[in-house]
Amino acid sequence: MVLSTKDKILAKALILFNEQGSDFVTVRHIASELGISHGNLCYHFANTDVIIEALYQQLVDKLNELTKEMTGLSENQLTILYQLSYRSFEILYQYRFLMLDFVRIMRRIPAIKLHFKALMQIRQEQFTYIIASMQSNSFIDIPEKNIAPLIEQALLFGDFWISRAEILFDGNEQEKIAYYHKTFYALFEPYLCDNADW
Amino acid sequence: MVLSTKDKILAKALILFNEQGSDFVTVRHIASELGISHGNLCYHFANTDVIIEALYQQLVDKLNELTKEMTGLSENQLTILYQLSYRSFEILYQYRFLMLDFVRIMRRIPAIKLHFKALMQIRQEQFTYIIASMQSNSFIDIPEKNIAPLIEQALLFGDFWISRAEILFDGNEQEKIAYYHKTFYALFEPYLCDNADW
DNA sequence: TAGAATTTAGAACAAATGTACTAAAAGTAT
DNA sequence: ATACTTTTAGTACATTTGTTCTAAATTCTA
Repeated sequence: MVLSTKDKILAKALILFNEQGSDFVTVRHIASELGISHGNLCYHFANTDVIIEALYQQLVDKLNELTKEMTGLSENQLTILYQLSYRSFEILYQYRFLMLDFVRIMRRIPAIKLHFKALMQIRQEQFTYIIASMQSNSFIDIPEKNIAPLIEQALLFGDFWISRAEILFDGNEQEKIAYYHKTFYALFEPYLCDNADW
Repeated sequence: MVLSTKDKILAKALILFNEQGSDFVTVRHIASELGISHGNLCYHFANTDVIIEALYQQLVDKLNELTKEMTGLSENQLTILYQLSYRSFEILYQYRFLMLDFVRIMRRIPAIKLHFKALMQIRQEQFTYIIASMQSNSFIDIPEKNIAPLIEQALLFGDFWISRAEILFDGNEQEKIAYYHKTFYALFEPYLCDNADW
């Protein structure tokens, strides 16, 4: 399978962004790594911000696809929550520079900031729905006043575990994801009912 | 009270960093805002990294002072945990650019990264101690296996609530701090005992 | 195959930045 | 008052970067 120049640029940019951060990496670096001229690169993507937007879109598409796939499953909601979050963690890690440079990117690229705010709104509603649904199935038992904080905690953790791991975690990628996902899931554990078997 | 040039530089740099992020702000910007030459500024601080290190040191000093002050109190540990975290949140917010540009700064300035890793180690031990202490006083009741995840969650939240707030929270500074601190404190609520009166 | 569209390489330019240097000004100590 | 140190302003230079432009090469299409 042969990648188009556009795709090659995106793939290489993702690697460099993840390794070095979204600043430090310029159109010239990416072009140089690919062995093409930066003039050519700028023909496809005017600047690094455009590349970042394209990669962000890739991430969103992958997450949407995952959500669609998982909601079709017939497993119980607890299992779905577990697997959905695990696979989300894996996908997020692929695009980790977006999380590592979170604020900087949002400040620089208003389009991404707007989209992200909307995305968070949706995710919050999804969480609310899943929790209500688990509540009614007696998988979990959460006092009403604890629901909103729990969702906030979960969303925040989901966005920033990668940043913390980048500085503090010693271990390979798989261990990293597994460890932080386990810690993430532990947010819900105090509320699990006994009949939440899985 | 007249500030020395050094202190004026640090104060202005803090403002600019918080507003615009630690990149975008250069020695020339800071000098220009202060109405001094950048040559003069570089006489005091060779470059922005040195300024960032100095501000980081200010933050650490303030947090240490707070810790010392609070451990001298005779209140119960739950109250201390509450107040210590609240005032830590306030101090962190003063130096929020350090958290907003967390990964970037750690990557750029190895000295800060090393120090921060050591600091996290200490904070983890402090948390462990406080929790064990509250446990023995029957303020809280946490299953052994939930302690480590809870501490990890608390430390992660403490570091990154500012980043999340920067993008998503609409409201003034005091509301922001109060909201996120409340959410932070909610991490402990599932484990509070009834006799944890306050 | 001829012509058109797309893709590519490379040069050129302006702006910004870190860094170093010089010399003047201000302050301090003897 | 004189010599010395610290502080300040301003200049200069090399590098990097984003951006634009030109022309050649390649691919596509009819």
